[in-house]
Amino acid sequence: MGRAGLTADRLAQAGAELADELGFEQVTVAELARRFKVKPASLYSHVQSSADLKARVALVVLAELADRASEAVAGRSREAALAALGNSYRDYAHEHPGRFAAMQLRLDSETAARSAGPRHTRLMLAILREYELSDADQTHAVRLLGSTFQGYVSLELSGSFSHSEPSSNESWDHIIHGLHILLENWQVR
Amino acid sequence: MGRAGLTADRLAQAGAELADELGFEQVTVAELARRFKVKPASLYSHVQSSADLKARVALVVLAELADRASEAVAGRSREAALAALGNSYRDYAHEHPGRFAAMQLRLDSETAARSAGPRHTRLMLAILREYELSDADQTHAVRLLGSTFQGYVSLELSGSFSHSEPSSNESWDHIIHGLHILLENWQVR
DNA sequence: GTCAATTGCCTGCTACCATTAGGTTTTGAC
DNA sequence: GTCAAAACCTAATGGTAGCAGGCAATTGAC
Repeated sequence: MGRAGLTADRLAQAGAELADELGFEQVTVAELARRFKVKPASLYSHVQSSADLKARVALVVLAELADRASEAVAGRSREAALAALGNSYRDYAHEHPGRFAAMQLRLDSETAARSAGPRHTRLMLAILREYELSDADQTHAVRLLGSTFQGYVSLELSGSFSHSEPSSNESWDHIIHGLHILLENWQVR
Repeated sequence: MGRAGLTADRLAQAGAELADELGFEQVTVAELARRFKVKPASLYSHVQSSADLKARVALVVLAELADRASEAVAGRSREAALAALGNSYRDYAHEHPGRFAAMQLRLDSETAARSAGPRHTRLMLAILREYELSDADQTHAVRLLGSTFQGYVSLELSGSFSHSEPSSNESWDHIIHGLHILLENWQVR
């Protein structure tokens, strides 16, 4: 019988696609095994557990998004960079809601450290350097940006903004601009 | 045989407590049945499905939080009101992480409309009225505040802020103040 | 107080998922 | 070709969701 050619990476990759198709909750050992026309038990040579599988999907997604974000930000500065970063985050979530859900998974701290999370942070810091904040304020600002982006997109995807005017796109643009203004005046406070 | 006195409300209430004890993912028909010393099938006279049960827990939590928030905000204005609102949200999440997780559940739009969500919105609007924004800007601002609060708390609870200086409390205060400044200057842009 | 209707909960069943242990086949290195 | 490692399978356990149908306790009408 031919082999499916399973590896941890291919499983994580397929898990990410499965997440976008059926939702992240449906990323299950059994479903993934079906996709590879293989028995569930076979996956356990490559992946420790269902939790491990989901964590690997999250890592794939984080890395993917970090790639897109650095591309988007390259060559831009200040508000343009901020908008590019925010948009890359938001666009990715809209294109890949399942992957975005995977990103929300709580990783234990060592896994988180080995993830692309720190890359996201460094990218934000690079943008913030142009706003001339103190070191402490840079950290505050990273946390503000991260919170707002992640919160906005997750509320938007859950439909919170879809039943009222004006459009979510409009709010998003205003918010990005508002954050820019806030960063410009941060130290003056 | 004595009856357990099951009702949908008591199940939702118990589900909320269960969420804080074991995590929202552990809020399961089977576990809840164990708590009431009853067979799982018995719950289905009061609750349609496992998903229905979880949605009811989310509704309980949203209402609970709306109560706390309006109490906290009462009698305060502008930055003090903003801080009170944000803190009530954040404190609640810290005290009740399981309940907070329940709140993230995606409700279908009719359920969301019957939830306490609109009350949260009205409360924010009441605070924003003091900042003299246009109607459209009020909506943008509600979305900004909601996003930032929800994003900050959820990143904080997932541990994202616990491995770097300065402390998360400090960032939180700076961010609240920053949002206040931003609102004050919103129209001047 | 008696009886019928309703409600509350149970038994029993089906089906799916996660996981482990141990066996068999395939593949590649030599 | 041999052989060891890797890839995959069979089989079995135990947990969760959910449905159908039944008996018994409670309630309300009289």
